[in-house]
Amino acid sequence: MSYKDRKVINIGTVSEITGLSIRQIRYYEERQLIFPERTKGGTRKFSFSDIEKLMDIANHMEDGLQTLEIKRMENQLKHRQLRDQMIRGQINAAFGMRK
Amino acid sequence: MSYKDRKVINIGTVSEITGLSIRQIRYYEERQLIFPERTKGGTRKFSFSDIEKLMDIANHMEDGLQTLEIKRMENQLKHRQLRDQMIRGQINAAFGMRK
DNA sequence: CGTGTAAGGAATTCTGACACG
DNA sequence: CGTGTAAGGAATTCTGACACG
Repeated sequence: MSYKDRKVINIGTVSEITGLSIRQIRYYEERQLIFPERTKGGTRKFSFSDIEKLMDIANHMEDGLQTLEIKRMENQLKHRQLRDQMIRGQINAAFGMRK
Repeated sequence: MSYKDRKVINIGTVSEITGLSIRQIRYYEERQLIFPERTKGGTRKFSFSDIEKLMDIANHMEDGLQTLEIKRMENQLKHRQLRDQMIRGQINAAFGMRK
């Protein structure tokens, strides 16, 4: 959609901005915490969203969390949001008569 | 300031997005129409703003303008905006008593 | 003037592996 | 488990120059 989500940044630049090592960034991709795109040549391309997510991951790692735990937390958050959204939908269907 | 102005994109990616050749992009830099940053290693880094400017330049080039003419137009626009802003400032100083 | 291209070299990134813990 | 590193190779980028027009 916006600039924030366009995958255009090389791993070296991401490393500089986040302060994470290239090795760390690659590892978090391996653990499926981030999903960069690739050029035809195979070099990774990240978005600003990815960078924000990496900063988040870095914080969690500092707290002593494992990559798998971080992933679980994300999924839980996602599920909770989805559930709340559906509940709101039900409420609207039952009572929401305003245009 | 925002994502739009952070210089983080490699020339190859800029070329892909804009449809311009790498040669063309380097030339427009040489003519001082764009101002990418450099890494310590010397590779160019562009922002989304640079990309937008390049699309603009490409349109002007299609119209048969020379790089120098494009640069002049930009300067004229900048000067006009500055002038208008100063005029508005004068008006406010003379009549603007609202907080 | 604006752009393509071949040339040679340097910076950047990639993967798979070993190490340590 | 998470991360550093040396290894070898491939993709990316850089500059200065010649060409064409």
